[in-house]
Amino acid sequence: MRTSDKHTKIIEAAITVFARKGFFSARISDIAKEAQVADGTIYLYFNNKYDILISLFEEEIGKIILEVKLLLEKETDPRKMLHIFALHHMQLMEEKKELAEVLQMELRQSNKFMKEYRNTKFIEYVDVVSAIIHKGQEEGVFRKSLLPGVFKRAFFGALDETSRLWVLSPDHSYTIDEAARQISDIFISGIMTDS
Amino acid sequence: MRTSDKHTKIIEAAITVFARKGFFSARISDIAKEAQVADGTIYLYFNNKYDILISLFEEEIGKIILEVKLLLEKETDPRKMLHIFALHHMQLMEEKKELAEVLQMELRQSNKFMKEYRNTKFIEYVDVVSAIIHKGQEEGVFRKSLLPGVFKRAFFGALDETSRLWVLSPDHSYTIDEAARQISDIFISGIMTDS
DNA sequence: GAAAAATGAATGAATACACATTCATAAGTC
DNA sequence: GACTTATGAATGTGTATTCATTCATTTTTC
Repeated sequence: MRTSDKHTKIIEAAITVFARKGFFSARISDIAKEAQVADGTIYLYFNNKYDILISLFEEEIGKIILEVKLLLEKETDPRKMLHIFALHHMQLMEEKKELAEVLQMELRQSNKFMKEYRNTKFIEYVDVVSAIIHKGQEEGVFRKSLLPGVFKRAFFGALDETSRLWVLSPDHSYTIDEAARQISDIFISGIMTDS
Repeated sequence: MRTSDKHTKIIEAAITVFARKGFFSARISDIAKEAQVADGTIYLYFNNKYDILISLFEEEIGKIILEVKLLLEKETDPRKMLHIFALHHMQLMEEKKELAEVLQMELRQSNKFMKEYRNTKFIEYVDVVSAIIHKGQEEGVFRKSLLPGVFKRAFFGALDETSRLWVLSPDHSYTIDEAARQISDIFISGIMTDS
């Protein structure tokens, strides 16, 4: 048993501090204070500052993938599956705003300062979308001309940017659920008036 | 006249260095070396490291807005306008990979470490999209139920994420123009098989 | 079961180093 | 030779990381 689970406590503190200040501006002493732990204690659980960030990515994205795959198991209609993915992603970003900020900001530029680190977990997550598209094409529900590699990025990008700004901005003229619905509708049916 | 335009030389060097290392890992001495200028010279043209980044944002996004607005002037069909925006954005990211990386990575988290800085130029850019949607709704071409505030973010996010990964990854099974076409098609017509 | 010994988790002050910024000096320009 | 522009070594600050020490808990001994 991890004694009183300091590992988790530090990860959670790091999420809060990285969200507030960004990885580089965050000080180890900030994280230590937030976790109610001495600076040195952090080095009993992590090798260095980067290691905290990587552990955070792996563990948290791992959880997200498990969750969404579980939800998708119950559904077979590719259209509904896309909506489930959208809704789950957006709700998650809303529920865990701090985690959302860290993933959206730091994850993307992590390859800049950590040369060796390949974020396979993140790729695995986005590939859930391309699997849905592939299934839809097999079943003749989605156009065969769609490039799943383009679609997964476009769909993920749309969700991520929308939730990112929703979390940032204070005025909410629409709910997260509405936004998720709009986005999956746009992607599934387009935006033209029915004719 | 800015003497031999060192200002521009430094901005261009900064784009290269920030793209390679990210803002925080980039050293002033790296930028100076890239610009073939002494470290101290940079402080004759900019107040500090942050100031280089802000100037870079303002000047480069300013140029992009002018360009795309000029292109859009010639077109009145909102569907075609969306495609023009998409294509221009993607082509730009391809032509100026380094600038693309800096804008995509650093712009988004700039509000973290520069508390006071509000990026109005960026908002202005994305609002070009919501203006197109609004026009399309007025003309009855786009559904009235669309929320322009959601759409602009989703559309921009889709373009940005797709071009981001296209620039990053070495294998290109599709061209930038194909990707732009796919994305505007998806948004305009959806992904369902024609029935 | 009380006292002694061993353990290792936790601490936080001290260290070491990287790097943004300054400024005395030099080079260029008219 | 006065003024502008450029240089790059020196300075100072901030903070990641280390490590000698503390102390609560567990194990051993009688």
